[in-house]
Amino acid sequence: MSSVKTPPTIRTVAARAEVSVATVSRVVNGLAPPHSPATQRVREAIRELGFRPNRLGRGLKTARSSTIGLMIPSLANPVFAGSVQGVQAAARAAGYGVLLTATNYDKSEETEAVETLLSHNVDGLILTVAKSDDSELLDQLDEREVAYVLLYNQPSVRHRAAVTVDNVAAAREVVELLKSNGHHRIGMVAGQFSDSDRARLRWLGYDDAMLRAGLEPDPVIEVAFEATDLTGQLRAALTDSDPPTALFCSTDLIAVAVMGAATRLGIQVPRDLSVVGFDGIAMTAALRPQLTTIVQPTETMGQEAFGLLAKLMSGGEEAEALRAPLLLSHSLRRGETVGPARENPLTLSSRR
Amino acid sequence: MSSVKTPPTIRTVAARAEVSVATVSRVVNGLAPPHSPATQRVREAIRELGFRPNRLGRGLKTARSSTIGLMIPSLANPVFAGSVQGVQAAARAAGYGVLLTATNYDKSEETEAVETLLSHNVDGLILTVAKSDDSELLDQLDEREVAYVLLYNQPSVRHRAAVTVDNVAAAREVVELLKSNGHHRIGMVAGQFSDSDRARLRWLGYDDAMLRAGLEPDPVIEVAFEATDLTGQLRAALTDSDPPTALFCSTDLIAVAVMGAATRLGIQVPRDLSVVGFDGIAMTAALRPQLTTIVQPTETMGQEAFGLLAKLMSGGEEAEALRAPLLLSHSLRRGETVGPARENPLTLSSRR
DNA sequence: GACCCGTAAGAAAACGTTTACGTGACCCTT
DNA sequence: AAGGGTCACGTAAACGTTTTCTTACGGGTC
Repeated sequence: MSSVKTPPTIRTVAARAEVSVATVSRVVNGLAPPHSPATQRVREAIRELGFRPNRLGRGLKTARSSTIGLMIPSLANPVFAGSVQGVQAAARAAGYGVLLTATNYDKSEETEAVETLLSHNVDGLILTVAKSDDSELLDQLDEREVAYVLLYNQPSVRHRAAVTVDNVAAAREVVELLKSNGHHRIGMVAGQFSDSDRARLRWLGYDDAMLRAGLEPDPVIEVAFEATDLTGQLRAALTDSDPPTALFCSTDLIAVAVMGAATRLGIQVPRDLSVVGFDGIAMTAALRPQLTTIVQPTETMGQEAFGLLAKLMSGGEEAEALRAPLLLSHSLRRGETVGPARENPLTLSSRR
Repeated sequence: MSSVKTPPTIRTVAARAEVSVATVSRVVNGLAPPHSPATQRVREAIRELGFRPNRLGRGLKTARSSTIGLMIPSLANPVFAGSVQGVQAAARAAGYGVLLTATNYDKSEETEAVETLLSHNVDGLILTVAKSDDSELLDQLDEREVAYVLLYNQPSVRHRAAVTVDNVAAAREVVELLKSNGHHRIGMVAGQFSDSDRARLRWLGYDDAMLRAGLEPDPVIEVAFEATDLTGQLRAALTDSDPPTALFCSTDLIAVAVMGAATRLGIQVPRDLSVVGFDGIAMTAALRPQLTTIVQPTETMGQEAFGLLAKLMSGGEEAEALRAPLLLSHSLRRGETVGPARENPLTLSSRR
């Protein structure tokens, strides 16, 4: 009954089944004749010994680790947690492991984090980066021929695989919604553009829709993603002589913070101020008032991202065709944070 | 100019620096004389080639992968996401990668998930399991001498490393709080005991505190963790002739669902019903009314878990002393969901 | 009955590292 | 000046697989 320190190797199995290691390998990989006596004995030996092939050995030989790397800005945002869930589920189903890392919205950590993932010999990457256009990091990956799929990023260049929603169109819808509720002074609160190209695209949609509607866009209020108390940053804008009657937030988390700040400033949502978010994280449906927001199919996005990556990793042929942004459809959840615009005597006259 | 398909190996470096592979290895691992000419040349070659040691090769030889496995019930619950964040951060700082997997509260998936993680040759595990006492899975890990640390689980046996809070004491505090607000009829809504020993411990604390206070505990209402609409399950209990004036929920997520159900049943929180949660997930502070709850130091718990695991993985000596539950301190967030008990004419008379 | 072919299984090399062991070179001691 | 000790570095085996190349065997065909 000595301690079973070392797990059985393919050699142990071979010895027990009285065959060569090659045969064992073939049985394990399903390349052996299914009913030959040797195969039977190997199967039995594997069962008896509880043998599991060592992925390091295999990986060393085959140069693949059945592991992918997943990099997101932060798990504190449920929208990313949701996509991780999706990626993880799809990966597991396909026999892949997922190596997770977070950058905490720090652009400078991205390169190092990816490098770390690569040093673990991942077969591919799923990334959410700050900027997906002219990114040195991504250029490098392209050059090194590393398989990767962007998630949430929406690159404008056409040769990058990505899974996201149409951020610009979604933002336009938000503006339409607010306008149809009688809002003219519509402001936008967004995460730092430098840390998120999504935020920028959503602003682009906002800006575009405003102009088309003949409304004057407000200068965007950029806030930190982790910020939880925005009272200070919003006081000026909201206590103006002619404050916005609606705020479009680039993120649900920001929308929640905005609502908190509004409360603290004595501003009622939606009576005095309408608020719209973006992401559709589950718990914002439990808020009172329930948040009106753009819902992304987070978990599905994660699954799709893995699916795409899987194709990219295996098929080298038609892979080129896959390197393009894949836009999944979003939806608008009509909550209770959008109300009719408050009358404003100055609406169409001089501003600021 | 030809495509750089294959990354440089230790041999490439050795050739370039005109030394043996052993020397390169020593330089990489800091075992070479720091200023010898050979070392210098190796350093230069590494830099020029962008060499990164292949972890598979290294892992195969050293039998360690600098990777740990992390298994949690679900990322949809921010409390787990928070701990993942903590684990990940600590692991990265220590040069470890984190392989993540979720069980979706499915006990039967646990074994398979752990097996998958182990097949990836992780050096250790951080686990949140359904039951941490008499668990076959954990017994097996013990026997195989796999290093692991439990997270959120609070085993009663003393030889298992774990990081958690004192669930029983925390639950007692909740009952005290409610009692001091005049509540006598205090019910409990919990996740399935079979899927969570924490839920069971919290109930234990509740039950104990109720009895000590001379109050009659209600039969617990067990609900599914993923349940989002509890209206049906709560209707009977809340529309009773003598309904509870307060509900202690084993989880913040459940508390949110309970509040939603209450609203739908026309019951106002906290006027008609006080609600207390457990976990302290950030967004419940943004709810109106703000949730009263027990706050766990989620991220710290993750970090501590990794720290413990690191010790377990390296030191074989004093490791025994580490195999015990580590209780971090929780706190009570007094939100707005607890109010004075509603007068109830039947309070002390016959029930049901 | 000779030949060829297909199939099953073994032998051995290779993947990229680490490390025990060996071999000089150099310096210090006496 | 000879011996011994230290140090820098090289040689080669080993880790657990996969896979190419052989070899052996059992039929089928003419």
